[in-house]
Amino acid sequence: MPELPEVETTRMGLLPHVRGQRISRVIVRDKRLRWPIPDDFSAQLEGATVNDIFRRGKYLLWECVKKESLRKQRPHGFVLSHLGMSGTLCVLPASTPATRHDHVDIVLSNRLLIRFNDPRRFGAMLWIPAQGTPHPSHPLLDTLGPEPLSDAFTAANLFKLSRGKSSRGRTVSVKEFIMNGHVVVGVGNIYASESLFRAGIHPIRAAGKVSLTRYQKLANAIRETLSDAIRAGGTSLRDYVKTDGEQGYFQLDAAVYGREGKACRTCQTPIRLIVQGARSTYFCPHCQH
DNA sequence: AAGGTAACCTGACTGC
DNA sequence: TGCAGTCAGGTTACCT
Repeated sequence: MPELPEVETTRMGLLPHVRGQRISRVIVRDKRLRWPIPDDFSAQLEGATVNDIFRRGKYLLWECVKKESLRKQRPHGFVLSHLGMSGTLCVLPASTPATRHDHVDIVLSNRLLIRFNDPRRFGAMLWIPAQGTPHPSHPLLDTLGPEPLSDAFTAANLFKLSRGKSSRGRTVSVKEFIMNGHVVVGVGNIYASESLFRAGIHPIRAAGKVSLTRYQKLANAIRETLSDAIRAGGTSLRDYVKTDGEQGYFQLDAAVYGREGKACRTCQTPIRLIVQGARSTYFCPHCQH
């Protein structure tokens, strides 16, 4: 399910229940996720306190401290979590019985637990020991592109990347280009279609043939699409305890995604569905060029 | 460097 | 009702 807005909504939902709480116990029922949960995962976490949760792309980083790490004035380490295609993290009373696909419980001192459920097991739950640096370094994080909602994400940067090394520019479609996490993080299959519609750009167009002016529109469209979705998801946070974290998603009012054959909200032309890189793309053949 | 493809999984839905 | 086939919101690894 989760693209950047869903991950951010999850982060904001977890934070008030988790911040400052001590982890009393960690239960790993199935370590077979995208990568195996490390054997020392529980041992590293138990007795630690969660200071904060940060988001980088679709990853969440849980900053954990322990007494001995505080003496060295640095965190003990970070939980690196990813929801994959079907993962959820939810807040539950610690006594809640586990059901199918409940792979990990993080039990807190406030009698709540954070439960990771993931039917397809494409998600991840890893441990990054603190290094000397303030921010954690990890192969999965180090090569990521800029955050779309930060100043580091600019049209000039998109344009430059799209031209690549060869003189004709990159031939990959602009839709697949913006879904590449090394170009910009957090734009998944739904928001890629939605952003291109908002920018009036045809999804098949080669990334290397999109002008700087149109990348300006696209960068703005991505920012607006993601911010709107976060705002919509945020409205469901009040009831985050006991929820599955999916409420925000269902509030999404898509302009094109999932609307094949339905009238474009701008021009009434039927929305079209094509396949790019084995993923569905929805667009309006009249509004997007 | 950049492009194409396979791989990791389960569940829901469609059509016969 | 059952079974085969298809699709699903992500990402890395590997081979040209």
